[in-house]
Amino acid sequence: MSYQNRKQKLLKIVEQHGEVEVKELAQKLETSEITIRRDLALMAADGLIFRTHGGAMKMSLASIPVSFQQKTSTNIEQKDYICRLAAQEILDNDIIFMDCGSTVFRLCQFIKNKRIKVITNSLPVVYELLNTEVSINLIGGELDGNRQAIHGKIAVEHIERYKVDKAFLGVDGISIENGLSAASEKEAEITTAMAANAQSTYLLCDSSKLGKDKYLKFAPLTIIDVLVTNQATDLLKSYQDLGLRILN
Amino acid sequence: MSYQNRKQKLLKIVEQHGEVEVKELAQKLETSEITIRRDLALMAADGLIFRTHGGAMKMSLASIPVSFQQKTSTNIEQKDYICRLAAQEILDNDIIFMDCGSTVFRLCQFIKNKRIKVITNSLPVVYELLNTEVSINLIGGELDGNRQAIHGKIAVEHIERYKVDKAFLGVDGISIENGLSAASEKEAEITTAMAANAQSTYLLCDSSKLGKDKYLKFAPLTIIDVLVTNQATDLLKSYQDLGLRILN
DNA sequence: TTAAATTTGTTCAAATATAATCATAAATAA
DNA sequence: TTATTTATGATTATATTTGAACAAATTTAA
Repeated sequence: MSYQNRKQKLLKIVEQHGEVEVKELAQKLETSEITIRRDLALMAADGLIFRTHGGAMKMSLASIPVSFQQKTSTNIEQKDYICRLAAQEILDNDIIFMDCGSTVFRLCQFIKNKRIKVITNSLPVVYELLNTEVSINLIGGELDGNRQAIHGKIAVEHIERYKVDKAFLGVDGISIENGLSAASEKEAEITTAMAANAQSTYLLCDSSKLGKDKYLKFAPLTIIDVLVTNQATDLLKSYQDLGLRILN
Repeated sequence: MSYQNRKQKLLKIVEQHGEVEVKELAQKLETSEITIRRDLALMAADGLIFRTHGGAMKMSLASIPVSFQQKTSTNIEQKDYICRLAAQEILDNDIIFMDCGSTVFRLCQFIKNKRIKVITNSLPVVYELLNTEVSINLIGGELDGNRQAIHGKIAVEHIERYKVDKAFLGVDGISIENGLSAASEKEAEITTAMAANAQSTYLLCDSSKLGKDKYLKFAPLTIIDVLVTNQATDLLKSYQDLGLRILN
C-alpha cells in the first residue's frame, strides 16, 4: 500500500473519530507504527491533521479544544468503548445534557446521526456536533478559556430552565466512601445542576477513576442512576448494591 | 496492443478501483511491469492519473480535500477600516455586546489585547477571542448551525440580564425611510435586544448597505447612537440630522 | 521532585520500486 | 530489400520505502 493510499484512509479515520492513536492506526492499516508515524508527520506538515503525542487529531479540533490536547491519547479505546455503550441508550427525540469532560466529548462521534437535542456547556462538543443531525442548545454564561466551557451562576440557571431525559456526565473521581469528586468547583456546580434536572443521569467513567478521590467532594453517589464503565471488576458490585445500574 | 489501447484499459481500471499496483496492471494487460510504468508515467504527465509508489491512483482521490477554506469575504478593506475606527471607541474595562454579523466579526482582531468583557452570540467571535486578554460571556440558547450563532427567546432573555457600555452591531440594510432591516427575524431579535440594553449602540455598516432595504424592517434608526462607516457621502448628512453620530 | 513507562527521532539494513542502459523485435519508410 | 524508427523487455544501478534497534525526549506515576 502506498503512502497516498494510506493517507486517504488515515484522513478518513481521523475525520471520523476526531482523535486516534498510532497503535490503533497501525493495526487498522496493517502496517508498523513507525510507518504510521512517518505518514502522520508528513500529513501534519501539510496541515491535514494535528499531531498529538501518541496519535493525531482533526485539524478543526486542534484549533479549539486546548484543554483536550493535554489529555490526548490516554485511554482512548476505553473511552470509546464506554461512549458506544452510552450512545446505545440514547433514543430519537431525546433531549440530553452533555458536560465538558473529555470522556463525554468522545460521545459526540456516536450520536452525530441521531435526531436528538443536546444541551451542553462544552465548546468542543458544540463544534463537533455542528452541522450534524443533532440540534444544539448552548448553555450561556462566563467562558472559561482553559476548559473551553461555560460555567458560573448564569450557566446553572440556564440548566435549571430545562428538564431533560438524560444527562451524560464525567467526573474526576468516584468512590463508595466519598461519592463524586472533582478538581474544580465550577465543574462540580455544572455536574450537580445537570444531574438534578435530568430524568436519568449517566456517569461516563473509565476504570482508572473508580475508587479515586479528588480534592473536592461535591455530591453523593445517589445523584447518579447509571454508571457506564469499561471494566467488570468486583468493585462494581458495591456500586450496584447502592442501587446504581451498571453498564459495561 | 498499442499504448492508446492500453491507456484506455488502464484508465478504466484505475477509475474502477481507485488505486492499483503496477504488478496487478501488468498481469491484467499481460505485459511487463516496465511497460506499465512507462504508460503510467505518460498518463500522469497528462494529468489523467496520480502516480504513487508502486502503482497509480485516481486523480480525485489524491487531491487534498480542502475542508477548511477561509472565507474570502467581500469588502475586507472597508470592513477593516470600519472596525479599526470602532475599536478606538472601546476603553479598558468596557463591557460590550457583539452580534454575529461578518463585519462585527472582523472587529475581533482589533480588540484582542484590550481588557474588556465581550458578550456575544457568535461562535466565530468566541473562537477568535479565545485565549486573549478579552473575557468572554457567551449567550445561551438554540444554536443555528448555518450562522454559527445563538438565537431565540432564551438568548434574548440572556441579553436582557445585562446592561453594557456599548453594543457593536451589524445589519443587512439601513435607510432613512425604513430604518434598520434584516434578512432574518432571528437576527433582528438579537440586534434589537442588544441595542436596548447598551448605553451606546454602534452600527458597523459598510457603504454598500447604506440606503438598502431588506425584507424585514425591524427597528427605527433611533435605536442607533453611532453609525460607523467607510464613506463620507452626502447621504450621511441626513443620518446626522436625525441625531446619529457619524464615524468615518 | 525523581523514576518508570511511553513515544518519538535517528540510523541502518533489507526489500521493493524506479530509472537508465542496452538489446531485441516489430513497424515504417525509402 | 535495407535502413531507420519505435516499442518492448531484460539487466543493472539508483532511489525509495519500510521496519528494526536504539538513543533521546516526553509524559505519567509515585
